[in-house]
Amino acid sequence: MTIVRSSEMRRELTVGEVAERSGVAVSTLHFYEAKGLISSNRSRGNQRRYPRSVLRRVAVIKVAQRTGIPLAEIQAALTVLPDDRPLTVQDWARLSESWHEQLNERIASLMALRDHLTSCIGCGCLSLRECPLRNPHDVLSMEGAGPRLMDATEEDGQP
Amino acid sequence: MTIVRSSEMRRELTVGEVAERSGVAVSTLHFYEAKGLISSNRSRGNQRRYPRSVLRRVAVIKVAQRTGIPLAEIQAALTVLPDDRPLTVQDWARLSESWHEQLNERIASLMALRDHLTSCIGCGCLSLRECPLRNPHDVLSMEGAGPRLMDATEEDGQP
DNA sequence: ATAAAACCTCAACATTAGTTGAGGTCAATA
DNA sequence: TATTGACCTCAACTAATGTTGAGGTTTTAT
Repeated sequence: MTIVRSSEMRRELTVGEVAERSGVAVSTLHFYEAKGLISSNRSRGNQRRYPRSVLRRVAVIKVAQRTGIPLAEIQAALTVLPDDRPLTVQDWARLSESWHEQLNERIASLMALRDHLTSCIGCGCLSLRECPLRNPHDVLSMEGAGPRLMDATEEDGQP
Repeated sequence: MTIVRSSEMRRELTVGEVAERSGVAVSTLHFYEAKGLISSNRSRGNQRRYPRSVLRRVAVIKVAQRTGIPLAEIQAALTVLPDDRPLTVQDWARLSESWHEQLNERIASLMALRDHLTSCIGCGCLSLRECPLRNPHDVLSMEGAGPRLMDATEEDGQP
């Protein structure tokens, strides 16, 4: 008969513990709770008590934020799932797949921008209507236009 | 002797014209001016009059913003240059090269995140301290660690 | 000359993502 | 038990990036 140490019995974490382990400030955890991203039980004395699964949830939030997804959207994605039960591996798979796609799109658009930037460095055409950098959505339509001379047009001449 | 049309004589643009041509709102141009990103001359009646070169400047601002650079930094970069004279091709080359590098870094970091996401989809390890997604700055240090089993650790067990 | 459209300033508001502080309560330790 | 550190709520503040509106003036077109 071994005595179970109380630190192992305590299944719930205080807000300070969650802050330390997850690396986000206590005030941020309050904030996330107010926004419905996480939730807590309360002790008799009204202090927050978190199941350990909150750590995964916070980790998911942080990853999603790094991909550039706003909190409101993260919240929406998370609350599709019952907010009481811990995230399962399947939940995480679904979320990460969807975010993976968004991330790919962001990367693709930044790469397109970078390529335009590469080809436009020094060309001086930037304020001309034909410049590919001015037409972010014409990623495909620019092929075949060829480089423009830096002729002053009506728009940008500085004679 | 041809008569020069007044629309061609008018070398300066009103704020409304700049807004229309550049695609940013009048209020935004006011805002940019307040922040020192652009400047204007005034008419006798105190209305803004812009040299055509402001269009290039606004275009540069918009490109920089798309790369994720905050206005304050754009402003700093732009005001290194004398703010009265129009941007030259050399100015633009210098700016775009520096932004090109920052853009590359952002892309690289998003790609690293994406790769982690790819390898972690479904693995469920997210809240474990060893998960590569939790260690954004260990992009290199993770090699050799090998995939972790999904054993519950002290941190994340949900027994 | 007059009316409409465009412009002016300045202040307040909006949104996202939090942080800070005041005033008061709870819990763990000496 | 006393005290100290952690916690509570609520409101106000920050910072970035603008937008909206009120009240008044200038420009342009008829």
